[in-house]
Amino acid sequence: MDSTTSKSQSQNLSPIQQQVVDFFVDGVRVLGLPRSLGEIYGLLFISSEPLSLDDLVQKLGISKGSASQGLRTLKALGAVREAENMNDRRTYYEPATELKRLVGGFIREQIRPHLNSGKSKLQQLQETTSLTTDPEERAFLNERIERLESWMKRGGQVLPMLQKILGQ
Amino acid sequence: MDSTTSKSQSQNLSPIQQQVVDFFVDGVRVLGLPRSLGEIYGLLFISSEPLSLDDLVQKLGISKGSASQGLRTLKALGAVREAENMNDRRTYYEPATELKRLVGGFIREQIRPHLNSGKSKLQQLQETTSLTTDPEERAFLNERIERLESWMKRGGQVLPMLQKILGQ
DNA sequence: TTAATTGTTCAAAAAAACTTGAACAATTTC
DNA sequence: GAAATTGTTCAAGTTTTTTTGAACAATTAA
Repeated sequence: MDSTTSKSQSQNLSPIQQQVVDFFVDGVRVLGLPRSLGEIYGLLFISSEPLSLDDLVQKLGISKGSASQGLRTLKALGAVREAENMNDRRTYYEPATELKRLVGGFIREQIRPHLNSGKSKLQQLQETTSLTTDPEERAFLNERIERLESWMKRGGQVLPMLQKILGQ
Repeated sequence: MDSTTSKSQSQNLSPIQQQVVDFFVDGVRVLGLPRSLGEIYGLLFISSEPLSLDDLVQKLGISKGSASQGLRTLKALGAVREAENMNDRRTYYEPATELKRLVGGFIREQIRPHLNSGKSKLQQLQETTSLTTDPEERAFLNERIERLESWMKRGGQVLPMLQKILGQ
């Protein structure tokens, strides 16, 4: 929950590139993703040509490992795709820039799994609660658990709406 | 980005309490908040009577410092309030359980500030971009920055909608 | 087929985030 | 007003998360 962290930057970025990278580093932080994802996506976002893994390593001054893992996660999120028609042995990457797609990927990869595991934990909870003997206590517990269920249900309803709203 | 973390638990909670606490520990993790917040809120949520700081320390087996700071943050988020009519020197806390309120607090405390700082960073970016001499390059940069602006604008529009949708 | 290049993996190192606990301030009780 | 209680603060300690980098696998070039 610290918020005043800052890290010295590589000298290989233009002021604009640096600003955009910082912008995204901040952005991914809010989403609970590692800074390297923000750096990578940010640089791709502000580059007019696709970049290779080595480009990212060089310009951002991050390790090959970070770049490789970061790209993998970004691909999984649908935030980055491989560019076509690069007649070069290596793979080049370009950013997905449609908000809908980005939000969709985030929801799919980061939110949905937790919603689902939450729902199954609630079932567990139901069962445990039913073992409570004291009626007053059980009534209270049931009320609260019902509330949790309603939260989860709402969540499940709101996410698709969100995607719809953000789709153009 | 690990997800299989688990921590041994205090022996002072009933199975139900423990399950609910775990549920919220997981929940706050998704939101990027510290586990202690989940523990505290979770226990309050499943307690039919308000609890004092010392209650939390005892039952959760966390330090006074954690409990104090955790309660402060939860209050700022509007997730917890002080209970009235406790004729006792110490303060007792109870959870806010209206989804609308919880989401509203989270948006206000955790999202809005970033949206705002993002907007001012974008202005900075505008200025830096205007210094670019190459017209092609500048056109590209402007296009991307406009996209960022549209994202931020959408964000600003969606948040109130979200709150509205979740309000009952 | 050997050498060079590209990219992945994962244990160890580093950095970031969180928690602790002891000192302290503020309030209440006796 | 002295002692006890309640709660806060923050430096130091701990835990968790992220990054690094060297070993390796896979592919292509020579």
